[in-house]
Amino acid sequence: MVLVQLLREQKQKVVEAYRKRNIDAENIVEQILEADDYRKSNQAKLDSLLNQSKTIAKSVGELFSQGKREEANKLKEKSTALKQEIKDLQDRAGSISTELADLLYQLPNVPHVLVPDGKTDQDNEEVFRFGDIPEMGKNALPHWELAKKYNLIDFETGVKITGAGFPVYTGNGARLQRALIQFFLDEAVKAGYLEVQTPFMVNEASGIGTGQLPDKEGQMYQVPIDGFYLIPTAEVPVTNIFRDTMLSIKDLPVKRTAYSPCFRREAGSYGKDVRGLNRLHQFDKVEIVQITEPGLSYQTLDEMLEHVKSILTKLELPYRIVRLCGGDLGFAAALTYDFEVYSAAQDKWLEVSSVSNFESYQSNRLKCRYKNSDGKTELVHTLNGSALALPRILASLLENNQNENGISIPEVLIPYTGFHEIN
RNA sequence: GGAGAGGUGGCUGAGUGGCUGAAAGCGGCACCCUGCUAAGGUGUUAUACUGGCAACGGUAUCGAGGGUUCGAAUCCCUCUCUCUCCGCCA
Repeated sequence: MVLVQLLREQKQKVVEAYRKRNIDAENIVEQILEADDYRKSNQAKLDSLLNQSKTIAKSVGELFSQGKREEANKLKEKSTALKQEIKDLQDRAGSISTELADLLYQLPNVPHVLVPDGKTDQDNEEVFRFGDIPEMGKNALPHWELAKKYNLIDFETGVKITGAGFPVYTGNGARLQRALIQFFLDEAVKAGYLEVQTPFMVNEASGIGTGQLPDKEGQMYQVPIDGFYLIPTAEVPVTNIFRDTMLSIKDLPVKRTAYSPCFRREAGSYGKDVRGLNRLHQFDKVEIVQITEPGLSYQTLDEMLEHVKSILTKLELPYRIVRLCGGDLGFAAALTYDFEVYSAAQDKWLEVSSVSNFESYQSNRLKCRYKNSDGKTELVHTLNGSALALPRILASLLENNQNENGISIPEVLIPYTGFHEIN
């Protein structure tokens, strides 16, 4: 969450920045500052009463040990009189801090200066493009038909087993998927990320730490009997490794990568955008996460972009990078770049990666800090990105590489698949 | 799932109602001393919120939450986690 201190010191600037998200934050910021002031003054009163009560209690003890029972009893009464007042102030302190937290949870991250104005993904700003858009003949098939033709994916059986959005990959389809995972992990490890395998279910505290909770529980599958949530991305367990930790400067940057299945309820989506692999309830992804000193996080963001670029280039897929506009920017992010690959038969761009800098928004919730070079405790910056999400990569691989004989596999994947063509 | 034991500062570990934010040891840091295999001495060493220019204060925190009491690490209740044994099991 946003630091109250920042709101206090740079209120106008922050409110101005929020306009990029098309929200007028003036009111809520004001409420937060008021609540925080109230919290402080309430706490000051409480502290002084507690101080009195403690002092009295101490004296009572001394009087008893000196055998002055009557005086002691008199003092006891005095302390008893304070009790109710203390309790009231404590109750109030509790409700104020809940109220303050509720307000802070409503406030998304402050957008970075580079974030363009805009409302929808139409307003995102293209900043880079690689590769030529392939010219496909009229006979080009969309990936769901290719998947059927070559027995790569069985959508119907997935529906039977679970429901729509849970495909069954078979034969070379399964093999190709596994090859991609392996390839992505190898690339990440080569780039200095430590591979980790984490739980695929998380508890509530972890959901809050990375910002999925308390607002967006509807987007996650839940296991109510145990109070767990299926992860929507490996970002959640991987980042939460560092919840409530104090890092040393020599630990930084922390670089982690993880493969995981991702589970998303994605309520309300429909139509041709969800056909085939375009939008699933369960899909695979390799995620990269970095934790850095605040001064270096944007440099790190660039490094992560370069990493994703190199993977897509090796896969020989045409792609572009867009900078998300304020309206499209995720709740916890300060700046996000999406990677979109071109899917030839569908004739559209598909998002395959989202790389974000969360600055201290997550670390503030996570209580992930480090001691800086002056020995002062400071919140770290967290970043993460997909490298990459599988299904749409698969979709565009199938579509872009189809020919009369079958589907050719990019050079770099052949050692992983063991075959160079699907037919 | 059943039974039992236990969660104290970076670590080990004392502490069963007040003088304990917490002994002692280890580790860390600072200074001092000493040229024989690096040891000794002294001091210091938690976090958060908060007041103050500062010096220096206040409050909270001994797994979490509630309760008893003038006063709780210490007593009571609930929850949670860890360990041991049994059961089950990839």
